[in-house]
Amino acid sequence: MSQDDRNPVDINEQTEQHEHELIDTNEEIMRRRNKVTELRDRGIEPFGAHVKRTHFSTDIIDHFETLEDTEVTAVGRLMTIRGHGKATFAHVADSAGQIQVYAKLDVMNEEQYNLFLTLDIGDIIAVTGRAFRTKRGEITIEIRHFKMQSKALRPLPEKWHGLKDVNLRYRQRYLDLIVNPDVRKTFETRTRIVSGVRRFLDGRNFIEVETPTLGPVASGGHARPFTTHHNTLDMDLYLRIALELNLKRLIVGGFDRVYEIGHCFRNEGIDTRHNPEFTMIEIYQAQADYEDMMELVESMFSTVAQEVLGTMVVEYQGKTFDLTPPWTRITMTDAIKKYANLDWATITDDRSAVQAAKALGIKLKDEQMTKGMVLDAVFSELVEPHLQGPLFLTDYPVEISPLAKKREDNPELTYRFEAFINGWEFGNAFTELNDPIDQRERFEQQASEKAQGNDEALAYDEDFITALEFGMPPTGGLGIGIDRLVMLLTNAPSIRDVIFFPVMRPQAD
RNA sequence: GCACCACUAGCUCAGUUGGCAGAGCAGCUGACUCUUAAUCAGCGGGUCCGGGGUUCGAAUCCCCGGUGGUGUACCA
Repeated sequence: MSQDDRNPVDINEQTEQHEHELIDTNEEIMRRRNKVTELRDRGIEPFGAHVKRTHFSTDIIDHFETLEDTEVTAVGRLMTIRGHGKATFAHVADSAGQIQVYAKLDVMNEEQYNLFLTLDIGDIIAVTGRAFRTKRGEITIEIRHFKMQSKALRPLPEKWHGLKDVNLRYRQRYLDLIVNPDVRKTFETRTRIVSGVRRFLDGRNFIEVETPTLGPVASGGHARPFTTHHNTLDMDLYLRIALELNLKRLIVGGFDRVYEIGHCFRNEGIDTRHNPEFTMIEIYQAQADYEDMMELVESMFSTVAQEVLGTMVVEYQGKTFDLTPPWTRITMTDAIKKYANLDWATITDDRSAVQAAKALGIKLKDEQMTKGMVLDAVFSELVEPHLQGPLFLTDYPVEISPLAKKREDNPELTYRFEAFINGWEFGNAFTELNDPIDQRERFEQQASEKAQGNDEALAYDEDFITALEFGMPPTGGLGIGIDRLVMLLTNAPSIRDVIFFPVMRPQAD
């Protein structure tokens, strides 16, 4: 990014564009605006004060036996109106659900009834009246009086088909939430999943921490970062791509069990499983290793699924995944033997690895790849599609695992696993590398890869090595993509369905 | 990045071979005091995503662009 690209002038231009307040000449909107003026002329405030709510809609319905014929006050948005001359039915929706209301001229005074007739779908009102059951059996509030809380100046999307246009659903999520009740449920479930994860970890004596989103180095993962600039310090900063290194600094500092749930940012492609800004959880436990992390993953996933869904057997897009522990464990080399029919033990050097991959019909980016990189390529091509899971794939090559400890029995491999469900990577964990000399060599190896054009090689973080030089206890570490976990447990086909405001291009006018 | 698909009233969608721009819901007027996708009668509402081209004539065919979706590539 050049200096000019972040010149404040750009920001001003953008602001100027937003100042062109759209003057909407739509008839319906004009009509509703006029009503605001008319209401005020009559001494009625269309954007009124709050009113003491006695019950949510569903409370009245669920506890009707005790509430029948008592006076209740419900508050919500008018979703439907059915007028019958001197009586009118409507439905009022609140965050819990909706309830029918009945406006009747005999019961209200004439001024109130006429005011009720001026209401539009979308208006927010507070209604007070007697709870009763209609002849058709629906629990209803017979309105004694009501108050305007917010006039809706724009019409809601259609009541029956809802809002389907995904472009509008993502850009105007509030409308999606108003008219598509399942969307609200999905996001409520998201919250329950995240709080379930917190409860699970808190129960194991982990403490939640917060570390910076902005930093001078974006390391701890393999991804291109977003850059930004601090004006006063006149320095470039990066948005974090992972939580890893800061959390391990905390382990060095003496915290035994920490986790952080927060946004990470990766300047990469967008598809049904990737949003540039996404939610990660990373968990670090001193005096633990990757086997402990496997136990933690299967226990956490199954516990949260049980809590949120009431079962450990998850249906996702027509497929079934049983999260009940223990999950299958298979080493990477065993998986390759099984699915690619390749005995990795016979591969002795980088050259023979490249040849073996070619023989299997794998396209390689270049001929200079190391044995470990080839292993990963073969794996992605031939093995990953088979990993329906849930399972743990273990013992990754050291070249592609620069933060993981080498295996004592085979220093080409590491104590690392990834968790797979539905062929997706759900978690990545290691026995953390705590040897600062080895860590420095790994960073240097990554730096030389970066110099050769791999712009996703791990960024060198000198300060992290300094931290390790003070000594980090043996530690197990784990990262999980929260959005994907939410997708799995809410049966959402796209990550955009579990993120309130996914990244979108600005709408062209 | 590439390929394919979509874009028509506030919303959901039709639109035949290139021949006057349509429906349902929402809205407006009227009727109706237990309806619930209320009903009945009537009415209004359009930059057919934008620009260019072909044609007597384009929502429709062609080209360029925009936004979105899906797939693919990338994401060690």
